[in-house]
Amino acid sequence: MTLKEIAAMAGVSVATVSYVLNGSAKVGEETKKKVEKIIKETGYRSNILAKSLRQNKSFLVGVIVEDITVWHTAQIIDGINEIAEEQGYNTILSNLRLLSKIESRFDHISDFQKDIDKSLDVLIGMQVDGIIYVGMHDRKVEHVLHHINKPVVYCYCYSDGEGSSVRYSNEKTMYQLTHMLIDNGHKEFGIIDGLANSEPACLRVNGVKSALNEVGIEVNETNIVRGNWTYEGGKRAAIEILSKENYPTTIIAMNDDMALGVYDAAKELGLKIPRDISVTGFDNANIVHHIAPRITTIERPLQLMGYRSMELLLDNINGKNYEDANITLPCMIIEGESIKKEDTNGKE
Amino acid sequence: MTLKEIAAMAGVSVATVSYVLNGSAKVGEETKKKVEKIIKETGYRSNILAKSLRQNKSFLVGVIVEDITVWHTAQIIDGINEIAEEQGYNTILSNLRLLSKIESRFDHISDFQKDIDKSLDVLIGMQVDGIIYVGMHDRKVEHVLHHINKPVVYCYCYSDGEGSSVRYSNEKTMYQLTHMLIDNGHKEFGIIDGLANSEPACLRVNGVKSALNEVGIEVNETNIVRGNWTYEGGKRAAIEILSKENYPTTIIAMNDDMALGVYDAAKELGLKIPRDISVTGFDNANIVHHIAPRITTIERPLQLMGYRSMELLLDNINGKNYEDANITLPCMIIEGESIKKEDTNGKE
DNA sequence: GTGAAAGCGCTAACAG
DNA sequence: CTGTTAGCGCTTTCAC
Repeated sequence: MTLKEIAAMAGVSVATVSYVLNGSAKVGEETKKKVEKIIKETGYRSNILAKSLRQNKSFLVGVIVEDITVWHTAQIIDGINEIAEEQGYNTILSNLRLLSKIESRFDHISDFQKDIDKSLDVLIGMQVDGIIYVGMHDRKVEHVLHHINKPVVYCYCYSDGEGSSVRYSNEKTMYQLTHMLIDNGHKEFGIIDGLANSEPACLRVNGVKSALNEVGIEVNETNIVRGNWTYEGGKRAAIEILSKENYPTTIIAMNDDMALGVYDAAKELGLKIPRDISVTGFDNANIVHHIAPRITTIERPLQLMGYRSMELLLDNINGKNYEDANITLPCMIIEGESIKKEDTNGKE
Repeated sequence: MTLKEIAAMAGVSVATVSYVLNGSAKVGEETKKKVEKIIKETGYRSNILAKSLRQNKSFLVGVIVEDITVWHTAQIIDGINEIAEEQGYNTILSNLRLLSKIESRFDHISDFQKDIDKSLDVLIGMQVDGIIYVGMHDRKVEHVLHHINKPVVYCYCYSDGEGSSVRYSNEKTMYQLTHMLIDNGHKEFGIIDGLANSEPACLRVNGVKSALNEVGIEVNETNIVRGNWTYEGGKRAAIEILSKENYPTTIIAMNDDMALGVYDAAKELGLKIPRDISVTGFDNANIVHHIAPRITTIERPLQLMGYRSMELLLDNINGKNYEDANITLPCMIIEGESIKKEDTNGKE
């Protein structure tokens, strides 16, 4: 079913049908009725390909995600979809599937570049109005998007010098969390760090340290142990820290998985949370709501990050803003029952 | 950058450039080299919109998902993407975002139909070659896809009479799990059911019952309690079952959340898993790997469901198969340490 | 081997 | 108010 056929059925020209469809010119009430009736009856749907081709505007945004099975990716896409729907844009998704690919050929980054180039060929070929690149880790991705002169926004990652970025705040969040702990009378801290080369881990630890510095608390370096982001690593690190004679009474883990490791370490060592030891995590993983006592943790603004990314992109597309912006959104502290509160915080 | 411009730069006709690009006719070696050089230099990317319009074939598949934030949706999309990539197809994603919408206007199903119709207008308008509809619950969805005469596959749901479907097996899986329990000497069962009107819950319970029937075990109806899919519900149900004088020694929960409820109920009642009570779940939620003893549970073949859906769709698109198929894929039993094994299963 | 030209379905001057 | 027509970028017959 095409415009031409509709026009023939209605006994008018294709232009008139187009006018009715788009309200782009004054059409007589009667003609309009007639055309609309036929459109409804036939279930006609305009060919967006032809329309976009003609108008040189697709109302299409390309979303490249490094891996859709990573938890945060779906949340971010959802945020993108929310505003896309509001503004009449559609998204074409390109899933690089890096997670499963990395397993088999870890060191061939160049292979992934080929995948990205292929994605880009498709997206640009589809005449997308702009591109959002969603990372699977919060890190710098450089020079991956070649030969584009369309607006680009990086989400959950960033790229120096090219395009805008939307991220969440690691350092400030941990700074605030640490101050909250300090305000509750906590004085002796252990830190369970992420992987050595992880930028977010580094920032989070910096946030903790800078809060502690402000109040003159020094963390013994032997109480900062890497847990490598995993449950097992967290448990091992916690045992190392808690086995000492004068172990710290508060352990700040850089994610929830490691915090759960602390839980089990504490159990094995006969320490009760939060009575003997306070613990905090990061991520607000689903699991934390199912474990008693609930972990005090950090929620990243994932859905909002998607929303803001798309907002930024659309502003750029529509010429409202040509400047690259680097947005860092605040996280939320989710209070559980895993930290000792001031009124009960005397030495027992 | 267009074909025409490339042609001008190379001093050949647009037809020749097209031939080089698609290998659709014999082109002189020298001409080919020249054209290819210019294509590479300019970073030319063919306009897929124009190509699809001309060929009346988009190599585009529409994926409508009821909600992308539901855990299984991302896995299924990943499976779809895997085979799409293999076969040179692209996907355009339409996220209905039902989860957040249902909160605000639960009873207006008609509103959602409007959303679906809008999605459909876009997808069909984009000239997709076929459509995959991914449900957020495993249930019947009827007459939601209007005015399409393209292949359709329903995934994680089904629709009587229209289109193919790909699902996982509820009944047979629970039948097998139950037999595994029986083989290990288990004789007294309690069941924690899902929601009353849930088809999967019903099928799962049927699977359990039919296995038990085969060996002549009857389940006391008072030992079948609804947990409504939630942790809290599961805990409540477990307390109800385990508080009896002669409580059953094996509890089959219809999902992992409820199974975790059983864990906490058991702890409160002073029962040890698996010594005093055996527990099984369903879903293989991430959380089960972080809780000791690991729950014996069921993994749904989510990624594969996506893969097979797309495979079915592409077969249909390419004329290899016009029959609607209804595929049910087997699940996998993930053995943990939450059930007592035969050799230790005597009464103590 | 290569090119000229028609046409996919649509929009947007322009004419009437 | 409505119709005619050029043309978006590409593929594909048909000629040469």
